[in-house]
Amino acid sequence: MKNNSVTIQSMAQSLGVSVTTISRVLNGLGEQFRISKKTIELVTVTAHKLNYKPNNIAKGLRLKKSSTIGLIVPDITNAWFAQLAMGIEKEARKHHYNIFLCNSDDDIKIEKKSIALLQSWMVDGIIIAPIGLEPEHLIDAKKNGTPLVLIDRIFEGMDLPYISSNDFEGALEANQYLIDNGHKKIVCVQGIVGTSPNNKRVNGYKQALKKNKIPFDPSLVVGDAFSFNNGYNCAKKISKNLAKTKITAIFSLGNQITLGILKALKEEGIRIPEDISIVSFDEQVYSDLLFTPLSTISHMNDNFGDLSIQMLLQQMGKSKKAKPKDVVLKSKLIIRDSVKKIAIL
Amino acid sequence: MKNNSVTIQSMAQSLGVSVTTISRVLNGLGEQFRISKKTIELVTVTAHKLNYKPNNIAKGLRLKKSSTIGLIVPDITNAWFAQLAMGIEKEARKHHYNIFLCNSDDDIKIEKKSIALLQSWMVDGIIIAPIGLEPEHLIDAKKNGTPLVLIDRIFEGMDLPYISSNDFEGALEANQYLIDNGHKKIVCVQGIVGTSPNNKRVNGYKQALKKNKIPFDPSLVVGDAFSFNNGYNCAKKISKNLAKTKITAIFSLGNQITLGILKALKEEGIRIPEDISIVSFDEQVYSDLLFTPLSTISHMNDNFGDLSIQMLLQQMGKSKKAKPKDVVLKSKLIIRDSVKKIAIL
DNA sequence: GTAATTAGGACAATCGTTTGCGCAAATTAA
DNA sequence: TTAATTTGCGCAAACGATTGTCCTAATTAC
Repeated sequence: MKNNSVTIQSMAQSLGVSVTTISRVLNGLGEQFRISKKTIELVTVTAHKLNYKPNNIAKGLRLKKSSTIGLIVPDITNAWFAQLAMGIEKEARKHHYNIFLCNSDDDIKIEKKSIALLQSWMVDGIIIAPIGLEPEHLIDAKKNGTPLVLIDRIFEGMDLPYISSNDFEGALEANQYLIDNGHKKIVCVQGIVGTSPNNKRVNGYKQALKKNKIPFDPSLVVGDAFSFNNGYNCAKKISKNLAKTKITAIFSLGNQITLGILKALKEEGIRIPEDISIVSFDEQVYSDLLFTPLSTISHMNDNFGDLSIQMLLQQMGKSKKAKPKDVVLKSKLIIRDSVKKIAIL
Repeated sequence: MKNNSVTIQSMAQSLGVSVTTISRVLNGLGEQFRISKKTIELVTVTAHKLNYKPNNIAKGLRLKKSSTIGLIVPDITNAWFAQLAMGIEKEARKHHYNIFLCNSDDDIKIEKKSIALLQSWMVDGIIIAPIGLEPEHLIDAKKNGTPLVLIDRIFEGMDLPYISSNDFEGALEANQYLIDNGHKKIVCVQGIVGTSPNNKRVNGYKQALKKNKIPFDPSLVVGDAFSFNNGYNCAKKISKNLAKTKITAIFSLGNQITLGILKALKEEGIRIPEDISIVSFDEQVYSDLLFTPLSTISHMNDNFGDLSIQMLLQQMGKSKKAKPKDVVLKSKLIIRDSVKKIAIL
């Protein structure tokens, strides 16, 4: 009825044994410390009966660790990150770790605060999909002794272990596909400029152009956020000038961007792929079910959770396996109906 | 370089003042306890310089609270819950609370474990969208002194404060709309049977039939989970027998169910709304962009975060406002193109 | 019968904060 | 000059668990 306050000490009192004994029994160290069967039985049973729950805070203080992992993502409503979070959480649970989730909202201040917070909670490690523009605070965190794993948005050559996707190849393949279908005027709607996935995807785009001897036009790279609104705004502009610019295809760098683009195109009465073609990063459950089934680059992988936890464990010296090795996961182009084959002049 | 171990004590040592003083200064109680300006200055500055971070675990132990709120949702990859989580997190941050997120995966065992875990972390409160079939463990948690707020899936008359949507009216309105368009054979693809949203939505469906003197046919209520697969499987069966059953419309109880339905219908070559009409619970960003723009019942509300935190604060006696009062948020029917007006015989 | 060993468990320090109480020096009052 | 205040801060006990060390009684060895 009242605040459940059954502690190891209150039990010790009523049972007439020491807290030491109880602690040991409850941690399965009974035999090792030669506690008699009777006592073990007694303690276990009453702990159960009284519904004893160890106070993790006290435990954490003594042990200077928390059996907890911090996870920071820019936006949990972005389906890609939600899937990621889910995978990580499931895997963490397997190893008896729990997840402290933070949304950074793509705001570097919040990201920094979140890291500080997680550290003050003595998390055993942090998995983060950072904003990705500044690495300093991450390097600091690592120096402070917090095991760290970067996901998706990474920094290379900075001793910050990471898991990413092969954004470059993904983009290259997608744009080659567009080009193979006769597209030369391809607009690239990008996300946060300067972040690694963005850089690499844009580079893949450029590389595809180069390989096919299509001159690169900087004005065809537009946008500045992985958001619906960014996609929407860019697509609105594109729509207005379609006649002039002769753009025939859009390469979108993220699922939320794409939804914004689709919305705008729909409003403007521009058909896909008749009037404009589109390929988008991030496969989604509904990609297939949109008004035009979307060709996408899928780069979600069930292994994200597994791998990131493994990399953390390695840093904590808790895994048999070798030291953290950065990993780059493969992406895959899924072809549907959003690209039109146009006549090659 | 090494593990950041600047504590209040290490600072006390090097500054030649007591830990008490430091603690007070850092908590803004300097003036109140007549610490001199000089000392206050000294402490604040060095704390900053040394990048001191309070150990929340120690703090939590002493204070028997953690400034942390637990959030349990069935599935964070369900966009509805992701939005919910986002809203709650943002609101929590405003009040200097942090969120401990758990996925129950609609598994009652995990749900129970998560509650125990959160309690052992001394969370100051729990916001939960429970499986919704058993209330006992929730009642226990509340008795144990943990402030609790139920979201979406609720239990009435059990002293468990809740925030829900007016599922009944939403369903009623949606089905009335279908009926108004001439539909009489409406199949209802439901989620987890026995949960409050499911019950109420089904009841709304029945009520609409009743009001319009359409006999209720139990065999038209199918399915058993708020999942893609459930929708998919149900829709497959529906498709096979469409000629026989003369079903003209589907009422889907959740966004993931709906995606499954759409997938199956697409595979079977059944057109919406020409061959079958559909109305679905849960508005999504992409509802408008599907191969047939979907008529939905929107019941997401920006106030979920605000309200749930408020209700928690009230229970903790930290809010000026009155005692927790259950709230039911309005839903809204959004009409698009997924319902065909059929001739009334 | 005595010494050595083993069985069974307790003491007390520790983790880093917070906080009720107390206390000396400095200042003011009378 | 002495007493009363005020200023400025410190002591030490919590909070609940873990763990290295130590201790007593019972058993075994010889």
